[in-house]
Amino acid sequence: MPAEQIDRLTSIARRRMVTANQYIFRDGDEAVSFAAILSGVVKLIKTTASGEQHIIGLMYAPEFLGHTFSNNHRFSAAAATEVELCTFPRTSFSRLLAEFPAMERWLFEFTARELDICRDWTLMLGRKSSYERVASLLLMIARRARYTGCAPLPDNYAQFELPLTRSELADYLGLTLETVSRKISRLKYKGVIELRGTREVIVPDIGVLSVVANMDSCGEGLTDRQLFTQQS
Amino acid sequence: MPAEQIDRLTSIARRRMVTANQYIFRDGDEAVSFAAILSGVVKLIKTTASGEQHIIGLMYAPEFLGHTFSNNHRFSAAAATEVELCTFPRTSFSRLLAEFPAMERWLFEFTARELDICRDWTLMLGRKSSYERVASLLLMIARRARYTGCAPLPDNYAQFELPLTRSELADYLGLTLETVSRKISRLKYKGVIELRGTREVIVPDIGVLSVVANMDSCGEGLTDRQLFTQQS
DNA sequence: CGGGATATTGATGCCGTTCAAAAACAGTGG
DNA sequence: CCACTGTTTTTGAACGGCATCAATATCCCG
Repeated sequence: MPAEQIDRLTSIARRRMVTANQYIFRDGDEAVSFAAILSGVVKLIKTTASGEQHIIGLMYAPEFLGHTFSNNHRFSAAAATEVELCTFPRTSFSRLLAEFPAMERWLFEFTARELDICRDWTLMLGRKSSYERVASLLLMIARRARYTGCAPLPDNYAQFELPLTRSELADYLGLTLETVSRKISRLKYKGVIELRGTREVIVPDIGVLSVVANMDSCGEGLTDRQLFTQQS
Repeated sequence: MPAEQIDRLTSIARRRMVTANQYIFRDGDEAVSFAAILSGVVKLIKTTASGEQHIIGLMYAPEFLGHTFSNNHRFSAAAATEVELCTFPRTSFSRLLAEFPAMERWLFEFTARELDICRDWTLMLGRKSSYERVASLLLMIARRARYTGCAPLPDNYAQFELPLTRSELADYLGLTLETVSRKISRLKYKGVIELRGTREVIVPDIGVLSVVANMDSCGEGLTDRQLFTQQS
């Protein structure tokens, strides 16, 4: 990015810290600013017609929050962990975009990628079993943690703190918290993951996790009843 | 849109007709062209790692097909009905975009809206019951049919031909074709929809359909067994 | 009318939910 | 450090919705 753009950006930027579980903006609010995530994890939350709230996405650094076009937010954003933001007043930011087409184009690409990710997720939610869904979500978090984590990690190994509670994981996946808990227990029993306490997750081999996430080999020849008298 | 842009666009445009069930492009193909849908309905189809194909979206006129950035398609597109396309060679089209920022911006907005729609759909698939899902899909198709249909329709009334088979509807919704069939039967029994033959759907009151689609009032006081000995 | 594809209907079983209880965890004050 | 309390997580048992397997019925088109 050319120096001039960076200068102009920093001239309108403001740093903002948000503590865990605090809202950044709410569904329906006027979109007064645009923000880049510098560190931490942000939950995207949608409020349905009937008033329930549901998690529809997670955003990590270095991604963006906010709509470029519509004047109101279409979902809420809340900090899942402590979050460090870099915010830009929306009007000034729009002006910059108009001035630097390359920047707008970059944002466009970012949005297009988001759309691809969302479509993949749709596919996932539609067809996968609960076991695969939990594995898929852990896989996604593990992969993103590898990028944002500072420690150089050996290949195929991941270790991270879950930014969500069981209840939130369940909500994201369209399951109940009990089911999520059972599937996590099963992943642990199978050796796919290890747990330190209840939030710290270790994935010894990401390849194994991704196999579990994609295919339907949950039972591996044995029915659940044969293993545990518990559902797969 | 200024006359110059339109001229330039038409100068590189080519008309293309596609018969029902014919592919327009395939997942992984090099993206050689960009297309506007002039009439008809297009299915977006994703191929999973395990090779199954699944419908992930429907596109109506006057929407767009094709990626502006990535060089390969991330999903397949096939005609659901007879489709009339207006195609543009991708390289010339990209050049035009660079030349007319307003056009690029318009496409950007379109993509952002697509993302919103996709997120709503994700929410839907995650939590709604089969009955609500079928109702939601019919509602979406009914609403879009109202726009594209030429006949001036009285408020709250819709009539349209389903562009998908039961099996395709089921695939889109992450259900089985049997379940979809049952739910459609139930919608008919409840008077929410009427059927002429098997594809032609009449929605006497779209408001009623949207109520069914959003809330969980499927039983309306009676369990299914009490009604039919059939599932909700 | 006939035959293949598509759609409806039926019966049964499994997966995820629901309701319920116990266990692990985190925070607080003694 | 430990007892105490509220919250989060795990585990258990039973129920219900959707899938699966199977049989009919209907549509479409020559």
